[in-house]
Amino acid sequence: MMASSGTGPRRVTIDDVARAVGVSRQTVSRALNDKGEIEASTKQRVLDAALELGYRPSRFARGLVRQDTTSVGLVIPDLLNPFFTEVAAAALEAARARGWHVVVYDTGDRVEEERGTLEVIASQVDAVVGYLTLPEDEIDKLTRGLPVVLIDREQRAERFSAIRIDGEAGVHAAIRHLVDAGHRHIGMLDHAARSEPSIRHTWFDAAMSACGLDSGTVSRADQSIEGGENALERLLAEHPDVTAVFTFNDIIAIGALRAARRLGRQVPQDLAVIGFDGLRLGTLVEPPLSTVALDTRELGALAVEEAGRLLTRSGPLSHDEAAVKAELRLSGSA
Amino acid sequence: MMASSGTGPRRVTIDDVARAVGVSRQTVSRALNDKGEIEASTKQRVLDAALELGYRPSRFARGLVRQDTTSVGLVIPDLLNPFFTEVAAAALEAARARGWHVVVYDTGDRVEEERGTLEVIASQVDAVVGYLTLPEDEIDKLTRGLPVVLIDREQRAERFSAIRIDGEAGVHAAIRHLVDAGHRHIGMLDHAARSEPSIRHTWFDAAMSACGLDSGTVSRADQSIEGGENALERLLAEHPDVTAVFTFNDIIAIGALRAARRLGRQVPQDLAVIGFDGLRLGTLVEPPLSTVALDTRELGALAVEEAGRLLTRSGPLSHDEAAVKAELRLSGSA
DNA sequence: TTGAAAGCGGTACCAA
DNA sequence: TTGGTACCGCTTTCAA
Repeated sequence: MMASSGTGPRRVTIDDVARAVGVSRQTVSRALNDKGEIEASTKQRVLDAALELGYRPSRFARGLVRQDTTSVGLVIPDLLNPFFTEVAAAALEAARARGWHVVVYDTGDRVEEERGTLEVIASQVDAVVGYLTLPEDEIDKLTRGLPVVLIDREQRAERFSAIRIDGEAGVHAAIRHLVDAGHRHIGMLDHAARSEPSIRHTWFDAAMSACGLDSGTVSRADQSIEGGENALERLLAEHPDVTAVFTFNDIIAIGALRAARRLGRQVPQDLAVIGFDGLRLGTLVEPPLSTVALDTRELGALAVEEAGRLLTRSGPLSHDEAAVKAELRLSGSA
Repeated sequence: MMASSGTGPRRVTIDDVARAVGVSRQTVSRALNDKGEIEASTKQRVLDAALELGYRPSRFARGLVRQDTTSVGLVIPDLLNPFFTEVAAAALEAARARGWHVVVYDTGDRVEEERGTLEVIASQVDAVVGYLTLPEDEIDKLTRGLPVVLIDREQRAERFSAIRIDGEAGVHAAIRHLVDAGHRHIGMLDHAARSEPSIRHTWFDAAMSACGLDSGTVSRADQSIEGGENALERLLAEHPDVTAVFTFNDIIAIGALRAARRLGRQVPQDLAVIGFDGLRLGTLVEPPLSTVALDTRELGALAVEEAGRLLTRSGPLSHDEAAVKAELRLSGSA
């Protein structure tokens, strides 16, 4: 006989177990939760019956009554992008330290998926941490008061907490380094996704003029290795005199490295490359990548920390605390 | 004034909102869930009050009554290990397609963390998918009837569903390829974590003898790039005549590539290297890695599929279906 | 040691 | 359009 409402067999409840053993449900509860106040033999009979019947307590019922367990949603555009892999790993680690559960959502770089995720997430988690691209008012509408921590939101976040990446000094140091090495024609591979130039681009421009150079030539790259390859090829085709490039991130930089090799340009002799992020991956390529590096573990940890503060209403991080610094880390490519 | 039981302010319930507006809780529920049967003005008043009071519905209470939403736990040893990154991304994608939520646990390669995770997971998810290292009876004890799908469990899983990696033919093809290229002294870098040789090692031995060669020399490597570097150095120090190596996985192979470069051995001329897994990362290194490749997306998808079958009791995948084939993919390194 | 009853915070079904 | 009531499945008092 099938039971109930279409969604497969009715679930086995604590009452079923109690009935089978001929005890009350409290007794079952005691047995299952290793409370004392129960005779060993009774406990064993309950446990046996529970196993027999395939009983498993409802997490909702349990969660409803003992209000512990907090879980946060982690929303990222693409887990296979090493930057987000590192951030996710860091967030998982920080959450584990607090005994939190992390529900991960990979939106696959699609806005509709981000929207869909936010729509459904409110009923699943106590707070959201994420790299979100939707406008703030839309996020607000979808999350309805759920604590939200934005990661690396370039536009100043007005209504939400955010962990910023402060790479201004790092980028300045990077350009200064290139200039000191004699480079005069420095290009940038910015990322193409957004309509306006990135903040990193702004930092680049400022650093260039601080070094007395005209603003460099810029090519836009998809956030992928192929994107970096294509962008560098375009840049060099139009401006063959460029001898150094700064890139929006390490992924693009690695693409640039590959393109340079293909074009027969030796790095760093013929072309110097400096990335941004400081990914582990950058240490594996040849030559190892010079980059404006940030501590992704700290980034993830801060985001989780801030979520915790919002949850306990213990006051958000200060503007300065809510940022990770990115600093120049020289290696083989520049 | 602080309220109640130490765990911060008492939560705002639907009754609080109802009271504030002067309606019943059902009316509040209707307003919040966009049901019809409510006057627009009433709805607005409710929504305003809810926002005002900072009301957010309890996911437990809601989940308790409408028994939809399934969530699975994904347990992996190390998200930063690219193999698991790919598997996780694949699992997330497959889960998203079904509207499932995925709670991710990174045990950091520590058994105690794996145990702790399993202990707590039963009350959080409807099923577990994971790369688990604990013995089956212990997993059984900790998960107590929760559907469990093991990924790439080398020992034949008796009590649990598992998705296997079938690389026997692929490894055979790899060794055959090396032999055809003239290699006679072929080594293997197996992984060091477990006490017994891996199945991949077994395949290697079988392939070697099928090619009429004595079983190759083996060095054991930690599952990391450094591990691969060290292991290759040891192997070549003891057996300088080795001209080709097969490795437990791509990570170790990439380490081997780096060590070879450092030792002044040209790849593939002086040393041929073939990995296992077919990671995206392998295409980025120089030379690009030849490898016995499997489809990690399929691996993740199958695991989720199997979890779904267990959940709906619709019969597990057959032994053949529950495996992904790994096949030789030649590239620059061999 | 065991059981009865009262919630936990919602939604669904009915009657008003 | 609204409200009353039962109930989802479990744990926590409090009596027995």
